Amino acid sequence: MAEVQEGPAYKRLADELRSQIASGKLQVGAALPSASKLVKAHGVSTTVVRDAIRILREEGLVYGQPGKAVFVRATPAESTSERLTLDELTEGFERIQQQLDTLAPGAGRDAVEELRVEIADLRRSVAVLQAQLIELYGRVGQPYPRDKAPLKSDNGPARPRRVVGS
Amino acid sequence: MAEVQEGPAYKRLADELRSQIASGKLQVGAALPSASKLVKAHGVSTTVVRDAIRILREEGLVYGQPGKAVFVRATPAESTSERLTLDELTEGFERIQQQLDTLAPGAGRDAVEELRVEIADLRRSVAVLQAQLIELYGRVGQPYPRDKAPLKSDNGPARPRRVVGS
DNA sequence: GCCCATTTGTTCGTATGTATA
DNA sequence: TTATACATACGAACAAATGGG
Repeated sequence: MAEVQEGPAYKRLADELRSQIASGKLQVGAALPSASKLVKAHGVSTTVVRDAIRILREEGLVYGQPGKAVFVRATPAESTSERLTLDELTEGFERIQQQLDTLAPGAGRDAVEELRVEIADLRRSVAVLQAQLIELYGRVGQPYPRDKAPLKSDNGPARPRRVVGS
Repeated sequence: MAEVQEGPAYKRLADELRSQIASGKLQVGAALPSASKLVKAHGVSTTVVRDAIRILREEGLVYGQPGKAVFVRATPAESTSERLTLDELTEGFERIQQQLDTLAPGAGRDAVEELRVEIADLRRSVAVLQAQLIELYGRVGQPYPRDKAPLKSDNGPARPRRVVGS
């Protein structure tokens, strides 16, 4: 397996980093090599590194902290094994709604802080959902629709999809 | 003074284009202005345009055809609300945002502002997940598994299914 | 069939702002 | 203060696809 793999460089880099996370070479909580190091190590531009990190972040696998580093948040296996979070999302949303009700103008920072924790939790749930989605795509045969086909005949059918009235 | 709207330029451009799609100014099937035209029209760099288009593509709103153009694939309404449970969450996030608006002067404004940004981000994520889920399940012909077996150590159902009745 | 301009998608290099240490 | 790091932004270039001449 010597020659050039197929696909854009940023996808290949994302695949490689994802594999390293899955294999444990990059453990959860650990920091990825800095962007400049990745540029040197892989002989690519900042754009390639940037897009690769972006993919992983959108998959919920890593998160960046300005001034510090990009850290591993979870492995793909962990994400997919954490189970369906749609109901958890709903529950979390309801908790926020309730806390917001009790957050009267006089209420101080404690309530706001609690709210922030809840939102962080929700964000994680979204990330998990995303990871599950990725696995689902793989199971159906297609990788992940970053480069998406039209999937729709050219003629806009103008399906007036009546939706929930506001 | 009186300039910076708030947030990165590429997100603002994505928001503007999304609004134009929603309002019908950019209809389904129509082509977006070319990247170079968007650069000139908005006075931004190619990077900003690129990232904005990328967001819309990941939301399932547009798709690009090299050599031709980027075409509108669906409206946010079509892509976002299509009888899925997630659309209730989307509406919920909107309500929370409104409540945060009316709540601002009371408690620490910075904290509240931060929360608002977080929620906006969450909403975007949910929108992306919705579009992808809809497309995926439509492709395999399966209905979306709303009620899934727990399989977690969570035996306690007691799940208040409703989402914040209005 | 062949050139050529346009467009998307990708890649390169650099610069700036802000956060961390 | 200095140095590093992420996130964003700028400008330029190239390949591949499309379509017109």
